[in-house]
Amino acid sequence: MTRRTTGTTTIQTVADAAGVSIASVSRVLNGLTANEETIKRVNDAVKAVGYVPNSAAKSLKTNQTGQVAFAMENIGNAAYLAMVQAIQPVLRAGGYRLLLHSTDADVQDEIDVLRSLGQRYVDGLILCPLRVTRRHVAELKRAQAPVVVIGQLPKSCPNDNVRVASRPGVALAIQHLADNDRTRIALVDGPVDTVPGKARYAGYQDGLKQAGLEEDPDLVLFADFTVDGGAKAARALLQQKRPPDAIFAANDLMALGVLQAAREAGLDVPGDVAVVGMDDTELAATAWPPLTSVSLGAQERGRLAAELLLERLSEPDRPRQWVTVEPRLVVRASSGEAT
Amino acid sequence: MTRRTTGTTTIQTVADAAGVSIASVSRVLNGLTANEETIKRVNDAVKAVGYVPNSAAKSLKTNQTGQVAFAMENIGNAAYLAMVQAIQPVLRAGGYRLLLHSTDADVQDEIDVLRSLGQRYVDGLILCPLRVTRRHVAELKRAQAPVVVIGQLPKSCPNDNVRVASRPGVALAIQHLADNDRTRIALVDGPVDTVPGKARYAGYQDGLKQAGLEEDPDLVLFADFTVDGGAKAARALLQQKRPPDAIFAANDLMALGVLQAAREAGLDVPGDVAVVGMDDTELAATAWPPLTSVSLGAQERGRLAAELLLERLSEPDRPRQWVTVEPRLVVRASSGEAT
DNA sequence: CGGCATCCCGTAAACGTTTACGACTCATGG
DNA sequence: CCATGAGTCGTAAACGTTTACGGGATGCCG
Repeated sequence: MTRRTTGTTTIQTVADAAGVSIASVSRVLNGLTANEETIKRVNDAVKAVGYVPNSAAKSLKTNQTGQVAFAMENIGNAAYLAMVQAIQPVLRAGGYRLLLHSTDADVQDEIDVLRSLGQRYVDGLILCPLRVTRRHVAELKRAQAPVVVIGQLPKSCPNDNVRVASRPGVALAIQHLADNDRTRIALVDGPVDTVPGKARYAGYQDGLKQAGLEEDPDLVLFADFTVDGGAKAARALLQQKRPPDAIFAANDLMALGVLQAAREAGLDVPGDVAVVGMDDTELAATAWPPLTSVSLGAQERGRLAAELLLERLSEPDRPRQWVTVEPRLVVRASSGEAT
Repeated sequence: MTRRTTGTTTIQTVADAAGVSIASVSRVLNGLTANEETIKRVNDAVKAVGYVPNSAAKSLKTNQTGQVAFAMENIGNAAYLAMVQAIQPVLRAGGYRLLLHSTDADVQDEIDVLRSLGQRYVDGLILCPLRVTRRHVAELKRAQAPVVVIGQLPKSCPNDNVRVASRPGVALAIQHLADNDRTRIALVDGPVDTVPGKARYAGYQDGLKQAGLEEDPDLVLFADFTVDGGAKAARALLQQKRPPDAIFAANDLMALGVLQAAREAGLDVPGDVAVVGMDDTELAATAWPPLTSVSLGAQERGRLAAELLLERLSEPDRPRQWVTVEPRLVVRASSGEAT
């Protein structure tokens, strides 16, 4: 005896309309073995009653959601945005939907996301943490779903990982400035207690050393990763008695702030002071003068992370993958010749 | 007799550990009536076994997913990005997760998203369509979940709606240019077969009329909403025998392209030609010269749409809401005095 | 004609929750 | 002492799928 059909159209509705059992409907829908005749009747019935499978029920049985989450600090940041843009098409091609988590750089929030994987509302997670604490590591180890981490990661973490060598990337920029005869090269860095902030400072020191330049503590300032942060820092730098002839900003946003401060001070870029940014976002190309910037391959990292995740999902026991993306210096007008 | 506990920790695991029935566990977890003693034992058990409720099972019973989707053309567009940034915190505060759909301006994709609401993987949808076809209307009417539409919508659609009067917004800009003694004001519009494209053209005509200027067909070009599109169109405009002394671009991206073309042609902005953009994105403020732009309140629209959706979700039968956001002219240097 | 393999299909159980219903305890009041 | 009601709790059904299992046709071969 067939179950009574309720208000919502379920697989049972289809079964009744096609005159077959719900098992047959399910089989046809999932492309399993079935008679030509039944296939046709089921497909017709599906159309006729306008059936759409309920994803919650499907998830409950199959333990798969067809969803993947991406957690980052703030999607307003162009670097993360580039990642999202790269991640989306890969996931979609793999039949997954994309969920977004903005953590606002709140460590607790990142941890919560990791914890909530136990709810099984996603099949996997791409996580892009600003800093990796001991709690991160602990949660990563016991995560209930595959997690791909974008960024530096301790070797003890069992997760797939995509990283970029930002430190040599900074050095690349410093070297480039030195090659153009800049000798007082300043650094406008982000917060020093973040992983990127630390790496950039180290790269700055590397670059100076390679170029045979001395580090001048007056030329290193820390701000936050915003236009205003960059502008404030640059104003301070440019007012010094011995101002820099080049400024490397840890971020395109900050570099824009630097450009702004230079204009205010009546300085020509690159004539009086060269400026180089980092991330090579859309902003760099459209700035004036067009901004030389170190590309950290955000798009590429996003794409790779998504691909790694999909591969892991289809093959859970494969060995852990680590991928490194190479930084690339994109030279534009802002780092041209001095006058 | 209690059911055998399987590998995964379910509500049954908790029940066994606490020595109560699964019904009691569920009641405690959902804050329903229960004895102090039981509450404590359940909570302890939850901690002890590390229980996290399975969201698929919950969804299946309650018919709620705790998820909301936002579908737009392409998150790379700063206007949509601003919406996402505004939507996210509202949803999160309401306890919802955010799902992202990039439709790439593919009408079929938008329709598919609407259709897929039948799968019930989200409780509601915020849709930001580029154009609204007859099929859109049809699907909107039979949508299986509440949909809030951002953008122009026929009155026949039963959906909540947030719109912006972009047409008077454009007129505002034209008026502003005319007030500054510009007489040959060009329009670089987006595709004319899109809703925004049409509205901007109409607003352009309105503005000219208000200012007592004649429309010159040579001064109206259509391109796509990109930097390159704007640059190409501007090059064509500036090479004419009677070039414009002002250019309104339908979009900040296109306006950046216009700025670029003006620089290539050795023209001063705003001395030789004034430029005004639209959307007032981050790009406008950081451009050089800083770009005058018409704000269409993307953030505000996003926030309002999210709020409308949450209200609709908690009160499904409330009357349909229509909200209009007022455009605002943000004057910066690019539309200053002519020389 | 019997035995056996093959092909389809239907029955029913299971996934992990929520919740209606009824049962039980205990206190209260007539 | 019984009836009533309030406060808790457990049993079991239900949500809409997928899938293991077995049974009924059918065809083929010995």
